[in-house]
Amino acid sequence: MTTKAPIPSSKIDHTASIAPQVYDYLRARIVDNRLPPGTRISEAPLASKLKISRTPLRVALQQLATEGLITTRPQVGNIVAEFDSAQLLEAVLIRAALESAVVRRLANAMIDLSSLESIMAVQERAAQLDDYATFFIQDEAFHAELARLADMPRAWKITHSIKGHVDRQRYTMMAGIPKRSQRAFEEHLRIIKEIRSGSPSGAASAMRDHVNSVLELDLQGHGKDLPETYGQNNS
Amino acid sequence: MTTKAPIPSSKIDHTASIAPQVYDYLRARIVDNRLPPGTRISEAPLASKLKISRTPLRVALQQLATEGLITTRPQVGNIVAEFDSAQLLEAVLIRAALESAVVRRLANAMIDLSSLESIMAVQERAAQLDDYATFFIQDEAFHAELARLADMPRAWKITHSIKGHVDRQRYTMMAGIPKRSQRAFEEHLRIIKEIRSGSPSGAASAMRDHVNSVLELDLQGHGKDLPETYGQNNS
DNA sequence: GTCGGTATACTAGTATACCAATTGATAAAT
DNA sequence: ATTTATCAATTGGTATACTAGTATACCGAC
Repeated sequence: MTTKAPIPSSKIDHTASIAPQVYDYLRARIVDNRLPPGTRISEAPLASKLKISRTPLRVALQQLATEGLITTRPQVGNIVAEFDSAQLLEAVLIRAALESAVVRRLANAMIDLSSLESIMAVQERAAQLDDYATFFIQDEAFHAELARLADMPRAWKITHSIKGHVDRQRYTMMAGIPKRSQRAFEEHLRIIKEIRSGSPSGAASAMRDHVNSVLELDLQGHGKDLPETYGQNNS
Repeated sequence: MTTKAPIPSSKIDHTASIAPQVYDYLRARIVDNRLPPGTRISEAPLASKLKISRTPLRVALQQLATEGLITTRPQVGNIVAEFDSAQLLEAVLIRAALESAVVRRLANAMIDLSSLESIMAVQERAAQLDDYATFFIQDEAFHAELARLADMPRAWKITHSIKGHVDRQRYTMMAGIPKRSQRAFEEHLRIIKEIRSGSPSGAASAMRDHVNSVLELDLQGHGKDLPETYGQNNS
């Protein structure tokens, strides 16, 4: 980082497609709790803040709504969804079901997993340093690559879309839990080992345990820092 | 049916929310092959045909695109997706994974299934008459009710959204296969039995077999009746 | 103090008109 | 026959306006 990062005049690249950028923008802020549950996201103020029109913003909001990260109430507003333990449990169940199917398929077909090695190398370093932020990104890459190898792109799309709830939970919990990434790294190793040994049920079981581990976290202490609102109050 | 059905002047009820109606309208026509693969769906002509604006129509199209029933190519058009055996296989795998998790949960918790009885009664009649159209609707109700009982609404939403591919396949295949609904009815009975006996793995297995049965159908003979286009050609 | 009505402001859904950028096909030129 | 120029069609996005629910604060009657 010798050169300064380009200063985004409005965070939105108007030469690329806008809606996906806005989706990423909002999803990141919901997941990391900068937009805590209950926050209202009004279209007109946010559109003018981002210097875009309501149209692409609405596309992003509809996506977030189908994923359950916000709820859109007509004539009322878009509200960031509350933490909901039932919803979280269902998300974990769904993720476990889908990703178990993915690794089951990989184990059955004895797919070559060598493309995972570079990801695992970075993970190992991040785990040793307890660098959870880096590990978080590589964890996403790990699971995406598994789905890609299994030739199940749709399963990954669904997993990603439902992961929002899990990630938000994890984000508020992860702070202060040491060795968390180390453990996740070992779980990844176990999943790979089971796949390589050609054991579908073993791989599925390893994946289930891995996905379920987020449920062990306490359901208290929701982060309450850095609230940020779009609407009549803030701008 | 003593009174004539109300003649819809434009098929769209302008007193209700428009986008979901258009979604249902298009989905039904894609699934039953009135809009066969490759058909172009242009926004402007269809909007004027339905006497609505592009705005809600685009919402419906985006939904169909995320479900993979159409592909939207910017500056080209919306095209009804081709049949794709790999995509169908993945859809079945995903459905099997999700619905297995649902019945597993029901069996574990020994949930009361009495609310299924009225659905099963109608199914039995439809199966005896080999009335596949009615059975099709009740099949949907059956699976939806299972998810509802398991308290997994999101799993059902995902299942429904991915079911489009499966349903389309089924629709083009079902004609000329007698006793098909009879067999599906018996599979439903087996699923219920396994759940009631408190066997999660048995219920999951029964559901997997049930969902997989669509793959037994031949992958030839795509229906070629009643094409219908929106765009420059038709109107 | 409580209940009921009212005025007001805010919001998403929809409609309409328009422009930009790009694609694909057609026509023209070589 | 092949390349090039032209043109129509299409989605993505902008801008604006209107509609009809909804929330909220206020006021008055009792």
